[in-house]
Amino acid sequence: MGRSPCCEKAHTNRGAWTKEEDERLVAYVRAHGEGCWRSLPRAAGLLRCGKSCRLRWINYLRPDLKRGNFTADEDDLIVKLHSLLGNKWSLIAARLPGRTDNEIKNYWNTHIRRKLLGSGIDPVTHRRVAGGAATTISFQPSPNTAVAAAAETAAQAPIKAEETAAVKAPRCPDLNLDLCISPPCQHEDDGEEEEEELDLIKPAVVKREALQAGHGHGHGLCLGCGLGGQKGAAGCSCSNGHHFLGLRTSVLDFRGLEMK
DNA sequence: AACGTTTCCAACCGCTTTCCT
DNA sequence: TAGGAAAGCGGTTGGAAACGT
Repeated sequence: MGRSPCCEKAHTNRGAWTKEEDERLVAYVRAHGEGCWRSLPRAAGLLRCGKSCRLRWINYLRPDLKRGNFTADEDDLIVKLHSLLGNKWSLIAARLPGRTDNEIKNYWNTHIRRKLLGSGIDPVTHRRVAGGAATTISFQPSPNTAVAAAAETAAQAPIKAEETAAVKAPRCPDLNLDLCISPPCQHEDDGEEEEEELDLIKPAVVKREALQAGHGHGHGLCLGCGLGGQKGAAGCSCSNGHHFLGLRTSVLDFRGLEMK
């Protein structure tokens, strides 16, 4: 069986894109919109695989991309979302306007992962590694930002048995990544909380129809609601100034939630 | 200045999911 | 409902740039 290749490799360019190729792709997408990636290269006069065109557009040429360094808030949000969603880069990217899954994935692998490891935290489980160096991780100190609020929330999280050795350490305003959120295999006695945590994650993968039917009304779904929160409750950004995962949602634009 | 090493990120690859007939 | 095509996703790689000796 097997599938036919997505493109005829013998007649396609590979490697870095030239300026001319970029211009052709941008011009074509501007004129015809995104989609039909398979037929796009031929239509646009590009000797590229459709996949390659799609990737180039999504990761580099899209006009709404926010390039440049990640902010401390973005760092923090990525860590928190990763602790909830794992390596679901596209879902994480959907919550960081202007950032692509590829960019976030790269950033995670080159910066955040290392920071976490250096702080004695397992970047996969977000738990302290046995004999880990530190109890908290600090991105840029930002006492006046939402990060501080998030850190405060996290610092007040219940302490688990295996952490008791580190309990004596002074509470630090830096972000404590040892979140209480964990995969659905935890203790029996916190069934209720577990349920809530699962509810946090579930809506992140709801179908497009459900999202559109939500109270976003075509203006993008509020992140708090998108992740299962009550409208108007903490975590819902339907009204200004609410928090999501301890971050002021007004800091971030969640239009990305409107997803494909 | 030259060379080796490390870091970073754009791009590729192959698998999975979704859509369509 | 099945099967094929297209799109999407996440892991991995290659090469350029930055850095150290």
